Amino acid sequence: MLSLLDTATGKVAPLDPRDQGRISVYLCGPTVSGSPHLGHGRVTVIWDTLRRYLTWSGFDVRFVSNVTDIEDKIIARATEEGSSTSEVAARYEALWWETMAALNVARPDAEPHATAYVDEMVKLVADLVSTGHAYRGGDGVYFSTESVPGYGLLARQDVGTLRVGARVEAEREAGKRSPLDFALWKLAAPGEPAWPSPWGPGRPGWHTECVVMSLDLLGEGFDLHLGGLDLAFPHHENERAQAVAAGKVFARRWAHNGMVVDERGEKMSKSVGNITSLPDLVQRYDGRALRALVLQAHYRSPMNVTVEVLEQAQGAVDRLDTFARETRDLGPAAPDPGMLARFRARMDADFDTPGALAVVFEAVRDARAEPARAPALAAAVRECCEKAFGLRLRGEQEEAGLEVMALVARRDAARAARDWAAADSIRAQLQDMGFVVEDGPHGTVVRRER
RNA sequence: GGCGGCGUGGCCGAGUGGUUCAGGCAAGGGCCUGCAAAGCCCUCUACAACGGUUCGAACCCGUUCGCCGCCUCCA
Repeated sequence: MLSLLDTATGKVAPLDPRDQGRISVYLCGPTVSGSPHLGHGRVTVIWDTLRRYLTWSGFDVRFVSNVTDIEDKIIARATEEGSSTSEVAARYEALWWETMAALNVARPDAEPHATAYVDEMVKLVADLVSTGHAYRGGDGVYFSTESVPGYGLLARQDVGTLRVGARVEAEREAGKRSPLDFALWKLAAPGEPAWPSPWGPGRPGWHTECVVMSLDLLGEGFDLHLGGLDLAFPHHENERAQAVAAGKVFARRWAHNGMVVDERGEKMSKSVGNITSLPDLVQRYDGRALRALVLQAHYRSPMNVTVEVLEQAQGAVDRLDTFARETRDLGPAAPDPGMLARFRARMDADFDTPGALAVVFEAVRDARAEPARAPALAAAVRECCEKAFGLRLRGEQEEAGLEVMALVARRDAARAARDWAAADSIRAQLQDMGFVVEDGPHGTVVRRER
């Protein structure tokens, strides 16, 4: 069974599913107010990999990830553009899924939208108000963090020390009792999108949607709640607090991935402005290169994404492609059980994808050294890459146009006639056209340079 | 200030007491090849520093230095 570090306890422990054979997962998804950045690339790829690995391991995985389609930044953008929040949200959500597809990140089993859950959120807030866990402030309804025992679990700090670090100005915010309290319901300013509520027209606060949607779609005590490390506190803690206050059993386990950092080692952050566009990157590079890069870093470590490192990752992907090409004609074989076991052992040990990747490369090397084992090892490599890592290997002969095919035929003829000058000049021509040219056992083989 | 994490060779990055080596990328040399490409073989550059424990430490303990995260919107 896969072990992961549980943010709530700080310990690595095996998953212990609520229902045998099934694993329910909730991943905090995007706020669709702008283009996705590299950090989104990492969080989606790494947890998509977890999902694929668990599925491949035989679990029935239910994977839910939300879309926050109403939020202050979306309103700001709509105002700026003179369009509506739904237009802004729809546009960036489309860009989001398009980009995810380029990274081979599978769509979640459910993609709940905040705007579709407003009624349920109002119900939860009303419930929290009635039980004294929430109160009316000047511009909305706030959650009383101090009303929940153990608040601060995911920050691994107690309320007192968190309070010391909190911004003092927050204290003066409209009627908040504690700087740690957060908005459950924001009353609408004139012109802002609004939904009816007992406290007046407004919109839900960000921390409420995930509580309602995860419990609705996965049920109480779901197995795993995932997200970026920066969400552990306060976002996830605030979700947890609401669930606890409402008397619900919330996520049984929490796992958080490390941040993408810039060249200086500083976290990419919208407020710092050092973010790099994910759609741009996906256009310039093979999406698999970023995927490989994410896999080469342990999920909890900070990760740097630079041109140099991306190209190194591309080199690794190329090596796997070459192996897939070499072995495509070996015929079907059962995946090598020893290799699969080593791969799984790495993955199960706190999701050590870099270690698991090393097992894959060792199998590649072994397959070349021992041809008798090649079919089984090749099958295992393919299985691990495609089913667990979500890395599609390109083992097929690429489609080339008629002109290219003609050049290949002419080159083979020249080589057969030992006319090296002609053969070399045709090779140069093909290379200029952007192909890699190799002489295989059956003649010239071309493939498009990445 | 509180809490947490990290510092491994040119780059990325595993490894938690002991052997032959993580792995990938890059570099140099060789084999193969008509020449290449791919592949294979060999080589090179390590464990932040200082102490301690131990027969033995990258790995355990302590100290120091440096970097980062969270405590504020954020994946």
